[in-house]
Amino acid sequence: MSTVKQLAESLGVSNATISRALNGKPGLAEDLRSKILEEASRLNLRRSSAARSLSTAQTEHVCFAVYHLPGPLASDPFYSEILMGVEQELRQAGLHTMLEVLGEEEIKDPARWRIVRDQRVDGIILNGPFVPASFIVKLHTLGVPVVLVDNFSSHTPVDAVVCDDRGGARALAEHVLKLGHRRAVVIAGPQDWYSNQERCAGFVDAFLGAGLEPPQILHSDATTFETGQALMALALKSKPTAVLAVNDAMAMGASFYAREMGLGIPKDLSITGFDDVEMSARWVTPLTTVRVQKRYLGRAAARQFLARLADPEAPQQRINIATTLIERSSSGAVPNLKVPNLKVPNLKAKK
Amino acid sequence: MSTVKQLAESLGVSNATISRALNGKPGLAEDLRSKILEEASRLNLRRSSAARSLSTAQTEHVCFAVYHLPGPLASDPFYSEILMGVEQELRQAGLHTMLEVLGEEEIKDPARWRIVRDQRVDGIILNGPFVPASFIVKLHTLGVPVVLVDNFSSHTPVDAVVCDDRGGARALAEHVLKLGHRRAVVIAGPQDWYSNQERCAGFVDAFLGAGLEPPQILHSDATTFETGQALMALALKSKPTAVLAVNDAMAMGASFYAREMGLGIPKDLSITGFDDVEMSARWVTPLTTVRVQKRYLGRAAARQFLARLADPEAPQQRINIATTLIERSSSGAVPNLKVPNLKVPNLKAKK
DNA sequence: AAGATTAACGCAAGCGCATACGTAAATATT
DNA sequence: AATATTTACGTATGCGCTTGCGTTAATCTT
Repeated sequence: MSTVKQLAESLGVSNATISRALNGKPGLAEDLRSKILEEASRLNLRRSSAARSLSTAQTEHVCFAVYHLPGPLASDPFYSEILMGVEQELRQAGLHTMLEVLGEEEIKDPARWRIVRDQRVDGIILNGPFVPASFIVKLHTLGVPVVLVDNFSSHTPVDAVVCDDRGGARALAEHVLKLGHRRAVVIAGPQDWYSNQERCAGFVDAFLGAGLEPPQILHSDATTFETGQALMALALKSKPTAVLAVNDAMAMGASFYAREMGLGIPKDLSITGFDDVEMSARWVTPLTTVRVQKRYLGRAAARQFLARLADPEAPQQRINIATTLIERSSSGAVPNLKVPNLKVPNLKAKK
Repeated sequence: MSTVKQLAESLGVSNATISRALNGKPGLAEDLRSKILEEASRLNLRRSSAARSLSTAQTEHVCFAVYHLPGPLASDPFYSEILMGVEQELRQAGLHTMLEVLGEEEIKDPARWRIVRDQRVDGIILNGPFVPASFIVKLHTLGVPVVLVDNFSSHTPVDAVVCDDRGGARALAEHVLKLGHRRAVVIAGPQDWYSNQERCAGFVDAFLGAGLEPPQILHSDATTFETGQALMALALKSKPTAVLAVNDAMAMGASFYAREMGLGIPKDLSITGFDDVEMSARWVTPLTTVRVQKRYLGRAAARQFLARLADPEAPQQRINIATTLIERSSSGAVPNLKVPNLKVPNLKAKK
């Protein structure tokens, strides 16, 4: 209810002193400080963050932004878990999280992005696989601190926090190879999506490392349950003994389709996912997958952001969070595959 | 890069004029206005929201806050969908969304809540079933505009946006009754949780409306997959032909347990959920449930918030969003139930 | 004990906008 | 044509806090 000025009058000191007391600045007696703090809470002091920001040129707000292609987003548990991690860590540091869902408009030019134009935030934590590199570069040019989460581009001069997609994928593929599989198909998402690339690369790593031909890779323009189903239909043409999906949603779709085709998992076919979303363990055939600590990804991003704020001149950093292989029952020893008559849904997959 | 003052100098007008032009205020020639707007975008004008807020006493920020009991939160797709709706609607109105995850500290006293003390937001959209009424009342007393989403308490003087839990539950129960079921058990969450209460009440409505005894209700302290499993174990003791879960997560848990016990669904037992989360349709036995338009719930909350802001004196409002029955294959005509030997997990359920 | 240093505070100038009020020109009124 | 009204803009103050600088009193030198 009361302002700093009122507090000052009530105590007979100047508002400069109040400010110093409240902000833990030196230059006043400790007993006075504690008296001020006491009175502040007694009078229910409410300061104006706006005035403070105007003076200090710091908003204490940081933006968590997601850019997604048109279509459902929140259904993606990935981003929302990262968000929680970000919020948790920022809160702990005394900062506040602003959420922005980027649309087609703002992605064109960061200078037109309201949050940037209005200087509403001290910086941005950027998520979403499809953010154009040019956008990030411009943002950086504008002098806005940025850190990327779950995305990375070497063409971009900003910090990034990613998980070890490649290593995880490699471990997963090695697990599958160890089970005796040789004919494997990878069902993947868009090729320009960072983590998608890395995961595919990890799969390839494993095969090459074992002295084998790299697996066939089917790309699609999404990584949903539905595309998982559709790509599975295509994948079966190659009569694989294992299908490596690039994430759990696709793996579930693939598994769903396979079961409908009368295939037993893992008896006739092994299927693996990636991410370890909550449902993976509860799926009809619990998914062998790679755990990505999404919340921790967010926390790490927030911490990196704070570090960047503290030292704007530090060299660009790329932080890699480990992933772990989770073996469940959707993968098993190589079977004798019998491919039934397939009704393949119409889908244009790009090799 | 440039400020309002610079723009003013560049054009040889006063900054008052600039301000008027930018804010669409009357009192200047239209051609001048457009010239200013043009120059503004040419010079890449960046205004200070802090200065603006200080002058107007409006932050253009609104807080979306969730209060959750200790434990995993983001796994709850409910709240994150609401959040998306809120963001979408607020963005459209030119406002920005701040995310706050309330912890034990801030819930004690809203006056100590940083976001409130610092006047960082114009108001709060509050989600989470466990927010104490006293907290809301104090918030209201402090003069902070508040609207509740997916929660309501008649002891509270603030606006609320809820979905038609009771009507949806009633429709669902009537559907089950129509299938011939008479011995039904409701598995539910905490009794002090609004939507939980309403849904139970809706179930009871249907039974009473059909001239039947109300169904047995088993309460628990959570509404997760795991509690669904546990309560199902208890429920089976009553040899029900139908189990009505208070949400989809519990229904899936229940279904999981029942299948493990060798029960066919819906052959031996019908199970229903509530919410229609994404997985419901893809569950082994696709769930009969009630669709709650979570995103729309969020949008409605944001709209109500805007209305409240526009007219602080308007009487308290309670907005009810319709729900719709979704019939899938987890419910079927009443079977001949055969109860196998049960291994009941240890769980203390409160009647 | 006199000067030098430090500590504890007040003073006042901003920070970058919005806006009430004032003024001059343009338009309307009779 | 003289006055009243409106329009179009500039002037200047204030929003509530932070902070550099100044002042006084307290502590430290030698």
